Amino acid sequence: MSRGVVAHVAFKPEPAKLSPRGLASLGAGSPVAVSTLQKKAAGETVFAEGDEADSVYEVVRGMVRLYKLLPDGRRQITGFLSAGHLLGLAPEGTCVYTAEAITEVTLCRYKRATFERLIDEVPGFARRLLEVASHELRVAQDQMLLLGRKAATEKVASFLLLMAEQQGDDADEIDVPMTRNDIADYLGLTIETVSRTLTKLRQDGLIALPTPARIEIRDLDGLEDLAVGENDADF
Amino acid sequence: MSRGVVAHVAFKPEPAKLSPRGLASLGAGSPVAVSTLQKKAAGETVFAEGDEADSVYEVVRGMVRLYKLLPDGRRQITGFLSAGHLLGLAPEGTCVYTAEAITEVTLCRYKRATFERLIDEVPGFARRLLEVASHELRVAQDQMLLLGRKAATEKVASFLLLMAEQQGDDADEIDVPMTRNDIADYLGLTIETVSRTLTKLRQDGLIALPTPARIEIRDLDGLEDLAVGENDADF
DNA sequence: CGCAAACTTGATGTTGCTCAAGCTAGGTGG
DNA sequence: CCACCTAGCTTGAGCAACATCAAGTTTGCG
Repeated sequence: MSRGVVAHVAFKPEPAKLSPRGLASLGAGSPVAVSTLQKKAAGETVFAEGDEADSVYEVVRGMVRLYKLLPDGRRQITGFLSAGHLLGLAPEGTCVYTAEAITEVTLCRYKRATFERLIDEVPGFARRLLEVASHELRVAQDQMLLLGRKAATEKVASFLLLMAEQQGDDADEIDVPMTRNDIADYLGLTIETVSRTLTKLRQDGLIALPTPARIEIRDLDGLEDLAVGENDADF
Repeated sequence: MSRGVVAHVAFKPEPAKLSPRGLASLGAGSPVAVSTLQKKAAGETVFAEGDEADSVYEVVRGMVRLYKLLPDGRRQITGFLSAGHLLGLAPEGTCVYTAEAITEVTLCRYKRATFERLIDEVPGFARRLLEVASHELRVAQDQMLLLGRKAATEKVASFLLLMAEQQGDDADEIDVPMTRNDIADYLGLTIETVSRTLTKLRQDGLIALPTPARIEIRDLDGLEDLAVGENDADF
């Protein structure tokens, strides 16, 4: 893991799949936007549930998983964050979830104090953050619908579409850096059910599985129907 | 449903179960804080999924449910909002969920334009909103853990504790204004399972059910253990 | 090439859903 | 004032979806 202090002025603008994306563009132009770039190897922890929330991070490269645990070890992954996403935007003292690198990850770290100064001093910054938070909230609500009311096939189909969207639309071959275990803990399923469901989708010609870590979407419309329960073979 | 334009300066401060609570206190002191008070009867819709998000509301009295639907009618309730909570904090054009009154409800409505002016003009307002949004996000993540990884009994116990907390701690008798159907759609269960689970908790002496709409908590510690899966009767 | 981690597949089990009756309470009209 | 009526709640029996347990298989790395 390497570190280096850099004057952080602006990233190249990301393709912005998510509407309000990236912090850099917000701070751009402000002389106070100073941050620390850091790298984490796959599997490393960025921060853990219960840690003091003293920094805000932006994912620059790679993918991060956020999760919560129950005392007996059951895990719920609440999100997979790719480049441009913010972590640790919790103004209440401590982190309420754990963040771990899935792949090798580059992060841009803002000290909380610096970050709060930005909020107060840079016009429009707080507002932009509010947009980011609201967007996260929207995504969280979709996920609640998925977890509470969707069947296994619908969950997996939704997941595939989400990944496809996150990796630039119209990319029919998607990269799956997380394990089946991660997917299961994200969808509220077991690893076996995820595996079986993917096999079923492959057999039905909706996807192809060149390797476990790559999934090709062969029938986008079919998946989209499945994802919201529009299973036409019902009657 | 009655309406009236009022100069909205400040509510009496709420007991603040949720740390960042209520908008009124934020706008207080600002001459631009003008809002509309309105009432909704039980069952009425405040706004629906897909509506233009042109207002922000604060619940002044009563309880509101937020939910999302799947095409075939499956419903996921994403939250029950009581006095002091904000609705419609979505900066992206349209509402992504429906809000309905559970009881008779009094709402304080802010036009979006007014609201955004507040954000820009009142120092600290945006920041406070950010805190509110972050808190909502935290709650949403807890709910994801519940929906994805908790068993029926754990879900119901968690729900009871949540309601107890929302109604002033240490109130051992809690008011349940929502139907079993609402509870089921909040917990990702069926109405029958909710009913059976409550019966089981009553038989085990953890709660009492004087009427379906009131639940008395008889063993708080027991419920807290259940809620996180600390079921000691495991071996 | 060998090893470990990840993934797939199969057989069996259990939780919670579905379908189907009853029950209860609150509101309305006779 | 009481009886009905309906919406909501409870309870039961059977079943299906998904979990669990248990092998195998593949993959990628040293």
